[in-house]
Order: sequence, then C-alpha cells, then structure tokens
Amino acid sequence: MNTKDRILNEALRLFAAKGYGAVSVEQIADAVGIKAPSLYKHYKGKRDIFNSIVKRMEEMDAEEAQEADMPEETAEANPESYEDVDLESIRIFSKSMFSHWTEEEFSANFRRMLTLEHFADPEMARLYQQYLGSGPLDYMADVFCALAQDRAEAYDLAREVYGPMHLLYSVYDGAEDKKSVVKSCCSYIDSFIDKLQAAEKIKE
Amino acid sequence: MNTKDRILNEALRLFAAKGYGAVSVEQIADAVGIKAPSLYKHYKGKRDIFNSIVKRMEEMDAEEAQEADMPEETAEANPESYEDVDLESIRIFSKSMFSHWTEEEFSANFRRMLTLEHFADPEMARLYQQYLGSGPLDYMADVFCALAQDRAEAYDLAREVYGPMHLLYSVYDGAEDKKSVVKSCCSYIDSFIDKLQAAEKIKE
DNA sequence: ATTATAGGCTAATGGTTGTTAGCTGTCAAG
DNA sequence: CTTGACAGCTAACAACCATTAGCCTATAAT
Repeated sequence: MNTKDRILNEALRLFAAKGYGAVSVEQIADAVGIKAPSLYKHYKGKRDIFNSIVKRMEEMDAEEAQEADMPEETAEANPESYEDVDLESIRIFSKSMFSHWTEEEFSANFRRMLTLEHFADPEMARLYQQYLGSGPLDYMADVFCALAQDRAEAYDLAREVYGPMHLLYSVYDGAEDKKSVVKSCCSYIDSFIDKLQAAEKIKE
Repeated sequence: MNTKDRILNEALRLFAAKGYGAVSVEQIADAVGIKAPSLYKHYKGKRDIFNSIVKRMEEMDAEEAQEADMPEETAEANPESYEDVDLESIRIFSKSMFSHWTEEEFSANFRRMLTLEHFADPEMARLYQQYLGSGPLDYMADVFCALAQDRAEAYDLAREVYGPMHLLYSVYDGAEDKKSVVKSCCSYIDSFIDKLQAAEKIKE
C-alpha cells in the first residue's frame, strides 16, 4: 500500500480510538513510520486527512449500495421499487449491514469515529444520523411499508429490528468475544423475520 | 449556586459537547466567569474536575436507585426480590429511565460524555457498559426472568425493549423536537408492555 | 484590631501542537 | 549526464495548553 493510503488508515484507526482532537499529527506519523512534517507532502494538514476519510467512506458506501439487492432511492421518490421486497431479502440485508459496521475494519472504525465526534461537529452529527441513526431507521420503515398496515406500524417494525442491532454495535465494541455478538445479532434477526413470516402465512 | 458546583456543571456541559481532551481549562473558566488559574483554588486540576463529575454521578445514581420501586441487588444475589415485579412497574420504570437519561440535564450530559469517551478510556468503557450498555440489558433480563420460560427468552425480551430505547437516545440527541422523541419512546414501551399483558391473559 | 482564610487576579513556565522552511537523496524522463 | 519531481528528513516557530507562584481584597474568626 502507498504511503498516502497508509496515513489515511492509521489516522482513522487513531481517530476511532481517541477522537480527532486527542490525536496529534506526530502520533499519526509515528504509526505510519515517518516523521510528522513528511506527512504534509501527502495532505495539506490534519483536517485534510479527516476530510479525505469522510470522502473515502462516501465512495465506499456508494459502491456497496449498488451491489446490494435493495432499493436505493427513498420510498417517496420511487414507491414501486419497494413493492416486491420480500422478507428473505430483508433478512440477508440486515445481517450484512451489521457485519459491515462491525467486521469490516474501515467501516467499523468510521462508525466509532462518528460516535466520538457526532456531538462536537454538526457535520458529524448529520453523518451519524445518516449512517447510523434516523437514516437506517427511516430506510427500514420504507422497506416495511408494503408489509404493514400503515406508516406508523412500519416504523414500529423498523424500530423493533434496528433498535437491538444498534445496541449490539455498542456491545460488540465492548466485548472480548466479538464473534459471539455477531452470532447473537444474526439469531435475533432470524427470530424477528421468522415471526413476520409466520404472521404472513396466517394472513393467507 | 457556589463556584465549585458551577465549575462542575459547566465542565460537564463542555465535556459532553466536545469531549474531555478537546476542552481547555480556560474554556471551562470562561464559562463560569472566572480566570483559569482561579479554578485551581477549587480543584487540583482538570482531571480532578472530571473525577468529581463521575463521583457526583455515582452519588446521584445511588440516591435514585433507593427511590425507585425496583429491586437493587442482582438476581443471582437475591432472586426473591424479582418474583413479584409486575408489568405495570416495568412500564413505569422504563419510562422514567428514558426520561432520566434524556430530560435531566446532568444525567443527559453525563451520558453524552460517556458516549464520547468510552473508546478512549477503559474506565469510561466500563462505566458506559454499566450505565448504558450491558448493565441495563442484564438488569432487565433479570426482571423478565419470572415472566419468561428460561434465561435466554428473558434476554430476548430485554433486548427487544431496551434496544429501541438505546437507539432513541441517539435520535433524541439529534432531534429538533425532543419532546416528540420522548413521546415516541413512551408509546413504544406501552405497546411492548400491552403485548406482554395480552399474552399473560391468554395463559390464564 | 488583628489575623487567617477563601477566592479572585496577573505573570510566567515548561511542554505540546500544527505547520512551514529548507536541505538531502532517489530515480525516472529528457 | 542533467534535470526535476518526489518523498523523506531536521530545525524552527508561533500558538496554545495545564499548571504554579505570588499578589490583592474581602470577609470571618480570634
């Protein structure tokens, strides 16, 4: 890997662990294995590194969204795309979303960084809501709209499934046995989807 | 209010907004309306202020625990105290817990500070789990033990009710209309307890 | 009336931080 | 062979930080 990318990754690792303000440029340089001033050959300054991390995350997120078999637009913009989303897709999507924010190093560190910075910086607060707060919650509510009777019920379902997932992010970070937390989340998603599938069968 | 307490409160407000490392002693002093060196007449240093905040929170928490009509010991230590906990008590307890961590200024700021610091400091990580992570989760699992068939089912119930509450802490912080988030949480708790009460009636 | 204490202040210190200036070596292009 | 860009380095700086020393004043105690 080239130096520029190594700086980005090491900086993110440190920002995720201690927070932007608590990390010095020298610490980043140390982690990369160069001296602090050399870092300015690659980035304009500390803030520039930070901005590049956010940009990188946005790029990765855009790529990932294309690969997944789920609607990309909001329900308001394009309601038809949500009509044939079945429970099995939601099951797989939910699990891969949890894995994404825990087991993938870059995303997991980015999530921790957002958690640390979202009170300090209004822009970070926006990103936190978008990626981890009301964003996924609203998205899942859209997904459940076809299944539920009304918008309020869809929102209840979204909260019921995403709430525990969001909580398990915290538990994952504090756990020694990370794998078991992932398992625990998967079995929770399974039991939730199974319950909805059983309810659907009764309807028929 | 005396100066010592004003320092404590202003410091907590700033720590919650920017994080411990990003707040300077001068900023705290400014907020109180004195000069930075005067602050050392009341506290040994910046870390001492921080420690006093944690201590204060522990005191407040101990007081509050005594007032609530819920068991204080763990289920392992004293299983009998959990036997006659009824759903109505859980409903009230859950709502007051949410209100406590959002609408009470000191507690809400302390929660935000923990959220910011729990990656940086192992001691903060412990407190975060104790107050907001696995702590309340395990406690609620204990509470549900009398109602559920086994420990695993009790844990599922705990996760189902506390997960969305924990998520709504984040939503509360990012929301413009805070009151509506509190309402939304209360209605979620209501629907959850109502569902369990209905299930209990069928059993009889 | 004198003293002691509490709580404010200014000035200063030693350490750290982000950043710039300027030097050096490597290596590919002309 | 020369040139020039690239990427590292040391030295230095101005700003800021937590903290200390020491002074002043008002109030409470003796």
